[in-house]
Amino acid sequence: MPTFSERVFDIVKQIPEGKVSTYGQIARMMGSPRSARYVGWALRGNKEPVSTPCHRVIFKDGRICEGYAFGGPDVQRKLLEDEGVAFVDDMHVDMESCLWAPEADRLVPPSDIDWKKEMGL
DNA sequence: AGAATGACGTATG
DNA sequence: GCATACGCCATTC
Repeated sequence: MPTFSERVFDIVKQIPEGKVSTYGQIARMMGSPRSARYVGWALRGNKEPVSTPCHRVIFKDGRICEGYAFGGPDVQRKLLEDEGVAFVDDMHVDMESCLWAPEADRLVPPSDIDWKKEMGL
């Protein structure tokens, strides 16, 4: 039975070239809107290399993880550029145009705590 | 089995 | 508006 990480990889592998996704979004696709951290954690301990283009997974701010990329910060940026991803800055991806927003991305209230309060509190 | 940790995100001070 | 705190859920020690 696949683990949490496996599920993360499965989603990341679905990201088409020239598109990027954020940890938070992937987390939402897994049904855990608040587990964005663990998406990154999963990639960190990736059990399946190459198949998992971690360079397409970025922060919600559009920034890439410099010190944790497979090769290096410049490599990651160049890779994304090569795939057609636009950059608004040397370290920020143009999410407006390159953000991978599949239908699976179900919209959840930005204020998850508010949602939590509505639910049980 | 319990504690610690971990590529984020959001709220609050 | 920037800095800090906390919460998330699963994995590992």
